[in-house]
Amino acid sequence: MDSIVSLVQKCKKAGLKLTPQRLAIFKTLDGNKTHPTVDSIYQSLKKDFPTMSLTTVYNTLETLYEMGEIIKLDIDPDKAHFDPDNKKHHHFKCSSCGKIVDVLINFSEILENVELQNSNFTITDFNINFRGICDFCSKKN
Amino acid sequence: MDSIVSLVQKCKKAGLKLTPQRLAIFKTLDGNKTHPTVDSIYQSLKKDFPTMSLTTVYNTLETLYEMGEIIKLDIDPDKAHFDPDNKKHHHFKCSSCGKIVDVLINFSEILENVELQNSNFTITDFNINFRGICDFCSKKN
DNA sequence: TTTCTAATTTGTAATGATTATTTTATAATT
DNA sequence: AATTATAAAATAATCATTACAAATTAGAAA
Ligand SMILES: [Mn+2]
Ligand SMILES: [Mn+2]
Ligand SMILES: [Zn+2]
Ligand SMILES: [Zn+2]
Repeated sequence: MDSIVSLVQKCKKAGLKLTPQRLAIFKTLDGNKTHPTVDSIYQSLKKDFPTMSLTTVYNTLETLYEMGEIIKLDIDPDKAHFDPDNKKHHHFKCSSCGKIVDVLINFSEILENVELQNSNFTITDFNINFRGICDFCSKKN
Repeated sequence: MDSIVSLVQKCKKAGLKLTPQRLAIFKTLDGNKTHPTVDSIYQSLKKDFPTMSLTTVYNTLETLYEMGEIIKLDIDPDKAHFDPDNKKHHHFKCSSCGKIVDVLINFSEILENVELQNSNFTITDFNINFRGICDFCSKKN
């Protein structure tokens, strides 16, 4: 996701209103490494915004997603997790505590391999989901 | 997934009853390359089994999943797709028609790379989800 | 500053996949 | 054939997500 100031510019250009709710969601996402869900963002905001609606969080995240500002993860089949980091990277989910962390290794050569050997479809994107036990959980046992 | 005969043996050993419904679901899965959903299996079976229950399909697939006989895909956030092929492979989903096809290239070296550079978690499994346009859809346009 | 209006927020209802529960039926054993 | 533990079926409950309609408001224009 862009910086808040750039994002504000983009919104103005796109005719999107800069509501307090939107700005609050932008700020919550900015630099957020926790891969939050709709509900976790909603919960964290309704302290400061008692009238905040879950629908607004859904709508704002969908808008940011369509703008390409944030990523939607498919690593958790139960609910969507969002990521303000839209640079190419992958994820690891701990089977024990459910935490999702970044895997920053570059696998761009994967695309080339697949494109070479599968000329029958055009790949536009890919993501890798890793699973296992995180550091914290393995130390507990 | 094992062959039907081996699967029948495993069930007997595990004390699982061989009901007509289960056998029908086994047969539907056997060699199935379509990555079916619970509902698609249910729809295809209720012709021959008018009393077939959606719950039975859910239960049987869950049982097979826990036995390690089938895989659950996370490539479609809307619903679970199942795969009787439990050999390591990956998937491609067409953004246009939604079809899910196999990507059979071996990426085992990925695990090694990640393990080397991320000693802070233990990876037990990973999968790659590719997206793009399939052969059929690209020829249509 | 005030007015206007399209965009947004909010509250609520609807949807759809999945899970839970309860009752009825049956596979497998004796 | 009788018994019993397991499974099937029907139904209800849950939960994330989407749809909708009414109330609000950011931003532009007067
Ligand atoms: Mn991330
Ligand atoms: Mn497959
Ligand atoms: Zn953990
Ligand atoms: Zn296609």
